[in-house]
Amino acid sequence: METVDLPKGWFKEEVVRKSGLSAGKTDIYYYGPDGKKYRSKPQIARELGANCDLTPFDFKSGAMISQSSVVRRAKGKKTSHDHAKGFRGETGLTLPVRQTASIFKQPVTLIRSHADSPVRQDLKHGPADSLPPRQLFWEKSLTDLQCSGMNEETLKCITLPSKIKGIGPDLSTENLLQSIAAALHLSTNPVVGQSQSVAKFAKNPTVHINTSQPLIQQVIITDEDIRQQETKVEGARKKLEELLAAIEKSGREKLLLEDKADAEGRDSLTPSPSPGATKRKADDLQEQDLTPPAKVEKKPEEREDNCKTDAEELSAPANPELANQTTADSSASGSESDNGTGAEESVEKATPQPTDTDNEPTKEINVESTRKAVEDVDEGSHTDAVSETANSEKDNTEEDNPKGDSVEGGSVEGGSVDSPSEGTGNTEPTAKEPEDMESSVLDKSEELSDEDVDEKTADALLGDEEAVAMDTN
Amino acid sequence: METVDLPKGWFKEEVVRKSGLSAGKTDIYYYGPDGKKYRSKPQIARELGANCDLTPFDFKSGAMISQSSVVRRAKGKKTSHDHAKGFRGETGLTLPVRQTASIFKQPVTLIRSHADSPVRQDLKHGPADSLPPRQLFWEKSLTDLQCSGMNEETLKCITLPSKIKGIGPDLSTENLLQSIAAALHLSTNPVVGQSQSVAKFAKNPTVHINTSQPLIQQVIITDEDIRQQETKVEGARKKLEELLAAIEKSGREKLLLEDKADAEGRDSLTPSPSPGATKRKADDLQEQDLTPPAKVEKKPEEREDNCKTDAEELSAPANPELANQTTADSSASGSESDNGTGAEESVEKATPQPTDTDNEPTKEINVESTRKAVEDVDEGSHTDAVSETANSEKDNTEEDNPKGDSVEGGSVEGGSVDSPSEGTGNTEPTAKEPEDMESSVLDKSEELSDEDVDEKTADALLGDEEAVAMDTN
DNA sequence: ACATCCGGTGA
DNA sequence: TCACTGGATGT
Repeated sequence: METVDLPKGWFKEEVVRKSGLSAGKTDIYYYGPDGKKYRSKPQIARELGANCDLTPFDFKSGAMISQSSVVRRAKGKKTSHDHAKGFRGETGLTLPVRQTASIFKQPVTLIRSHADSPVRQDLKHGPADSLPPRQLFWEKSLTDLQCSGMNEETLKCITLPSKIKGIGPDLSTENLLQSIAAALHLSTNPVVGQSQSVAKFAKNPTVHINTSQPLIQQVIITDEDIRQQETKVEGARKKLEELLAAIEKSGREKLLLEDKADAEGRDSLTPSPSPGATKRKADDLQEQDLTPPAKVEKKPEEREDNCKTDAEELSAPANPELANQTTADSSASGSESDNGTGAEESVEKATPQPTDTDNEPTKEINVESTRKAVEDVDEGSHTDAVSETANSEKDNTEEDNPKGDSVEGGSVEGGSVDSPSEGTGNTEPTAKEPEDMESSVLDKSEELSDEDVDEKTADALLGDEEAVAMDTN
Repeated sequence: METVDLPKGWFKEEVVRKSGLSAGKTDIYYYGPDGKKYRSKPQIARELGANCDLTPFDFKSGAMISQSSVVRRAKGKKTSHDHAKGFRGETGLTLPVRQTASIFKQPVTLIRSHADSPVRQDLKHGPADSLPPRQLFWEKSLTDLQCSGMNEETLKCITLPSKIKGIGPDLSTENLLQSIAAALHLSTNPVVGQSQSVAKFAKNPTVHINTSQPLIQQVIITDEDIRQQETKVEGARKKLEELLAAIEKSGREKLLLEDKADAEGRDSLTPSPSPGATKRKADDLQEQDLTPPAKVEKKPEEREDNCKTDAEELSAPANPELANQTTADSSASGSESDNGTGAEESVEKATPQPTDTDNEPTKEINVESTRKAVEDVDEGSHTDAVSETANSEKDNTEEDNPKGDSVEGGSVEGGSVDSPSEGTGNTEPTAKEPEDMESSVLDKSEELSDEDVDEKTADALLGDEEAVAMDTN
């Protein structure tokens, strides 16, 4: 019962065994906000889902133990895969594991109240970030990291919008994503890319690199970019809506069969006409591996509201994509579900306006858009599984995002792969102020539910959709 | 479950781990006579208490490992005291630690089913004992050993009867005792002393020494010796009886006070008149440090039977004394208490007849006489504490002899010290057969209860008693 | 050697 | 069902 530094609603109990061979031994239990009792660290980790690395959590004391020891323990494991499992460490060479939506949720953004050491602080870089110095191009060390699904299968790399271009030697798309993701995690400052001109940078990267920025050319997102993105989302929704309607007719007999098999506890969520079928299909779609290019026409239109809930999420993959961490309050805000206006809200939030439901320090690259909308609409049944199968035993009442949200190599949903080649040197020396940058938005799109998939049907539906690469040049 | 050489009631279990990373590993458990499970050596040591040094015990095999490694570990300790902690080993240079009354109790007599090695067997000595060869006069290495009580106080050395005389260079009484004790422990053969004449021995000890015998002249105990000893016991009892009677009168007012303080659970044992007082005094007496010489007149008399129970034990110290190990079954036989005829029995058993309640191979020097008698009379309340105090919280229902029984320097109860000087060369070449030797008895006397002591009173009682040195020459 | 985890057991 | 241990595995 000690008052340890536990998340709200959690408490710890110590029980001394009073008889038997093990009398005198003390057992430790934790109780979650729901009153559930946890008897061991692995148990907590299990119920929490795979998202959350409890390595630094000391079960006995209830505290997070110092990082250094974690790093020390980490050695002696097997593959490079281990990079991803490490906890945010002193070297910064291990990537953070998702901490949100967990019992021990912590804001994902690294916040350092003081420099690691007053001595070797900022030896060569500006005081923009107070991160410890790292090897130049250290991001290269992340090269062999890959994200994988629950079944160990390797997930495909996300596609970067053409606007985002690498800068530096031999950068793969994966590397770029890793670099960006790392920057988003490790820095509290705006992530804008290298502001030096490509030419200058190329001449002497070692000198001109800004180590607090990822290895991408400076990204400037205009209002036009945002409008375009919104348009894409709307278009995708429209498309989806139509497709769902089609499915509702053509696939009814089949669906009736399937519904019989797993229609438990999912009835109260769908206000749209012929709820069962529509809902069912939406779920199926989300399960799709979206690798086949999906191009969304840029034709903003009004849309009916009969295709909400999980369907909202599907629209996301058509957006420019970027891996990110959700903020700590994502699950909290997700609980305020209102079915009626959810769809419109999602569009609202995709706009450049700072999201005020988010307590996180506003990032230069805002990644909360459609995700939040989706959560608001129907929090009870979505999870950002990408190419996952078989998880339908029960409703997902918990945030359970095995990887989509995490930075372990970047969230991956399919789309056409634009190699950053057509880039014309974007050489404006735009050292914009953060206020300006707030209008820059990189939508994140990774929300998918994890219902059973009828892959055939889903493939058919998505076949005619295509990803639209933003083209702001 | 292998049949290791474990004490009775103990067994060992080997369990192979059948899953997990450590699958295939075998865990070893021990089970005590009570069924308790022990999972590690430290655990056993802990539950066993400080009495027992398990250093040489190999948990994995269940055997006692060779001393060499023990010796290696032992360095870095403090004093020569460490000798006493060693376990019976190959060198024989370390004394056995008390093994009785412990989980690992084993018959103290060393029984070797085979020679240590078929090669270096019996290089210079007869096959009498199959003990490994030792340095001549190795017993001298035991010189600095001392027995001490629970409170670390050094205990006085026992007094040897004049009949037992040292043989060899510079032997102190302590040394003689150690030598005798070691012989009793290490040999399965009769312990009779050096059969060579003193003169011959002195001329060339190295040649004439019999290494399987202690460094004492041959001891022959005749029927007359035994009769005399019996007489002494009787006399001492008579004396004690009278004294107790006197105390009962003179000390009544004081005793009443004391009885109030600690008269719990001890009422059922005393059939004599005015039980409380008599009993109380008997206990007090046993606690005495008997160092002041107690001479018992050799006047056999009939005695009344009103002074039994613990009082029996008191008579013992007047007997010729010799340290010994109790055998493993001492506690078992001790439980058959019969109050009525106990006193007479004790006398019976002091006679040369072999004690058949004892499963031990009969020793040349029988040391079970009065001890057993005393146990038969009242087993529930005696312990061989010598100069111990404050242990009156509860009845002693367990055999718990921290030192009296052990050979760690020999059991010590006071008495006059006869230096072995008057010895007239006992030159009979008596290579007696074991059957003959069975009539030789050295009474052991070490049973004392550990009740609180009123030393003043006890001193007064014993002041006029004197030890009678046997004089058989 | 001991800490930790978790299935089994009994109230 | 759940508190409590025993026993087994991990470190």
